[in-house]
Amino acid sequence: MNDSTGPQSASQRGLPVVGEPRPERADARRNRLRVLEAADRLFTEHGVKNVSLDAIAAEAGVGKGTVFRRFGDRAGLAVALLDEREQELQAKILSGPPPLGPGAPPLIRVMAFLDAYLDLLDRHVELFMDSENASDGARYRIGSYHLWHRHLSHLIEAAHPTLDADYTAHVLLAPLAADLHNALRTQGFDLDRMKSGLRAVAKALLPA
Amino acid sequence: MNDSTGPQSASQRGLPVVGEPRPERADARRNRLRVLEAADRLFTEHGVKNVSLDAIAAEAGVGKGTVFRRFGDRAGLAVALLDEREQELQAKILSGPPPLGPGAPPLIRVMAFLDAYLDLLDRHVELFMDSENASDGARYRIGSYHLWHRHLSHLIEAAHPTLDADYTAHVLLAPLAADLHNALRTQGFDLDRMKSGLRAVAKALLPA
DNA sequence: AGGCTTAGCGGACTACAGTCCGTCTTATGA
DNA sequence: TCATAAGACGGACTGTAGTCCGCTAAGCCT
Repeated sequence: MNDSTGPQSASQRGLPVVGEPRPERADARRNRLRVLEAADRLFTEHGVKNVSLDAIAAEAGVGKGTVFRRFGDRAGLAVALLDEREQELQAKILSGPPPLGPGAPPLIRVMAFLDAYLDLLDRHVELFMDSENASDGARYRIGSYHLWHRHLSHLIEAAHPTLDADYTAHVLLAPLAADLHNALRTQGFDLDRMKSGLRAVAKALLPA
Repeated sequence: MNDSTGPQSASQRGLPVVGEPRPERADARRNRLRVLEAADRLFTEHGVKNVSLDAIAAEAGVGKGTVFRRFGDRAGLAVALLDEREQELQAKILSGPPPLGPGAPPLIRVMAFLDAYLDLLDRHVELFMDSENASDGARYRIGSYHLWHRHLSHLIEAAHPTLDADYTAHVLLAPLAADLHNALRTQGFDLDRMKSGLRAVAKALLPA
């Protein structure tokens, strides 16, 4: 199970030590893993939105306060569960083979990213909805959004320097909102249609 | 104050009678107006998200159940309050002068719409956030979203028949999500930047 | 006017998110 | 090994959204 949320020694990771807050306490780690495991189990069993945090705490055998101190809120828990999957995509983007990774022309990389993100989103819509909508503006606060944004922003900048890359990256990410995806799926749109629709937008926006 | 939410006789409006369910009862109308007025007052006074529905019910001098029966949920109440302002824009689009209304070329109308919507959104972000985020997928269920979508969809179809107009219209509406707007404003983006950013996207997407 | 049907009313009730703080555990260093 | 402080634990508590249903009033029909 995912282990990436807790503090981790910077020196363990071979990085220069700066503040080095303090290693995660054993009980903290144990409970964090228990909660994640319980959440994962209950979510797949009953559907994300039919599971209360009380239930997760109970299933994990910890108190409610523990869940909240660790994850902040519902969104935080969902983010933690998505983390693993998102990191996979992040890794492919940063250092994988083209077209997702470096090496392909910007437009191609943009389209590859949109495709890959849509796949991920489609596989985990419920969790994404939780992570994005559980609190106001949650989507735009989480680290991964910033990462996707930076990625697109750089590619846009490279492909078309006169565009406002920063804003345009937000525009390209907007149609990837979990809520919209879910609504469209419910209306019968299929994934391929969205993929080609978005690719068309990207093509119109950026020169090859 | 806004009066458009309650049932209204079709024959009163000069339309052919179809189902004609029954006129709104006097007490129902009275309470509906009271609630809207109370909500408006409390929202401007304390900020939208600092006002509970209990407080609104109390201020209006009605029971909580009344508020919910009438408006469904928090989002429904926000929608009712926005209705008046949105209808103004809707009217301008359907039958006002160009470039917002009919007569101008599609791309010009699309850009005019995006500008006008951003103005509206910016003036009422809080209320929009409430109406879009209070319940899952609320934004895509309300009538006005469908209207904006149809409008853009027709214009896109007219300007660029080989695009998937339906999907692309959703893509153009996505960056107008209240949540995103709020997040960007908080980050220091100003309205004009968003306007020109979106216009650039529209221009790239549609031939003049 | 008076009865009767239909719809609206409203507040007690449930369930859930998120907070708070006294208690207990872990890690440390003497 | 043990005292101590930093920090985690957890459950009682608060505030809010949304539901339910017995009660009441409006409108209709005679």
